[in-house]
Amino acid sequence: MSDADATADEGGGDGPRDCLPADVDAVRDALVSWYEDDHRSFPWRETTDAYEILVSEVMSQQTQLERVETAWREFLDRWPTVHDLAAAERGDVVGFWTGHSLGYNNRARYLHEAARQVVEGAVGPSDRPHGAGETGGGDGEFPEEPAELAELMGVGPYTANAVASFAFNNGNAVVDTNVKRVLYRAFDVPDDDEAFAVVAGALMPDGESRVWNNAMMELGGVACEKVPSCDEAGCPWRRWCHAYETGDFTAPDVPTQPEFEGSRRQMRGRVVKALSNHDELPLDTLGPKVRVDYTPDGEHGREWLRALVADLAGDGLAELEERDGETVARLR
DNA sequence: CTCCTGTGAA
DNA sequence: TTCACAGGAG
Repeated sequence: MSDADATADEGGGDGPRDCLPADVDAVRDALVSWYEDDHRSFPWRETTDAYEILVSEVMSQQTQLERVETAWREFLDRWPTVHDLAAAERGDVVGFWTGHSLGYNNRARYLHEAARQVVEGAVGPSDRPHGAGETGGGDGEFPEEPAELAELMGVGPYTANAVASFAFNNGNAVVDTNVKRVLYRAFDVPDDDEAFAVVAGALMPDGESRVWNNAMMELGGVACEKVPSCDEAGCPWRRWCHAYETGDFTAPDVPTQPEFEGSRRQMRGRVVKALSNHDELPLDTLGPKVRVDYTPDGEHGREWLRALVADLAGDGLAELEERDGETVARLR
């Protein structure tokens, strides 16, 4: 159970680390520069207050960021500090939650309970080591270690790392579904939680969790979404990205394909919509915008797409052109 | 591991 | 009306 088992690796000898690009530093710099150059601004990116960060994270788990913004401001307006929240009536907190359509009102209960834990000093290293008296103890200070934050009700690994990172610049690499998608596409990391954790951790520059986790989430949010926008978003990882190279933008979390999905009519609509935003697109660039499970050589791949666009061309809506060995599509 | 939650999209 | 979502609890 020591580190000796590191040598007793699996027979193949290729671990998740083999997914890492050779020039990790260049990869890191590219992402951080891209993020710092321009990113969405959210009010919780302007604070390092752990309580405020925690509230934003809990709200973000279930609600689109746009609506979270309003709710977050009003929540903090009503309960500005962790002490205020701890002293609140549970019913008021839950009432606020439902009143703002924040979903899962259990999360409101958890948040309220977490506030009490902090105020009572029920978490952290100074988990009342000396008999500090029953009434004192907690000073309302949040612990700064992810493992201690995770003791808070409603705070799991994800939220713990997010708070540790954004409040204290003291987190590990955040691994959520967006990060998984990015790593899966960019570095061909296998769809395996352990692999994601290892690669995410190895990529993150030491002691830079705040900017790094912000940048990774930004990347997944505005460039490497389910339907990717590599060029539109100026993705900083295009030169290393496995998916960008192969045109296979499948993601670990997208195999769901409801009945109404996949109809030819819907696919035609997507082609037209995608093309209307561009003068022209190579088939392999158009593909992922039409089907998230597009792979050039897959069942719904390049030839499938070529036929689809050819149909549109037959209807006088689009046209195909061969150029330098690749096919581009455009509207007519 | 299974289950759960409220919302919005299909 | 069903169901995906996305974390966390138990």
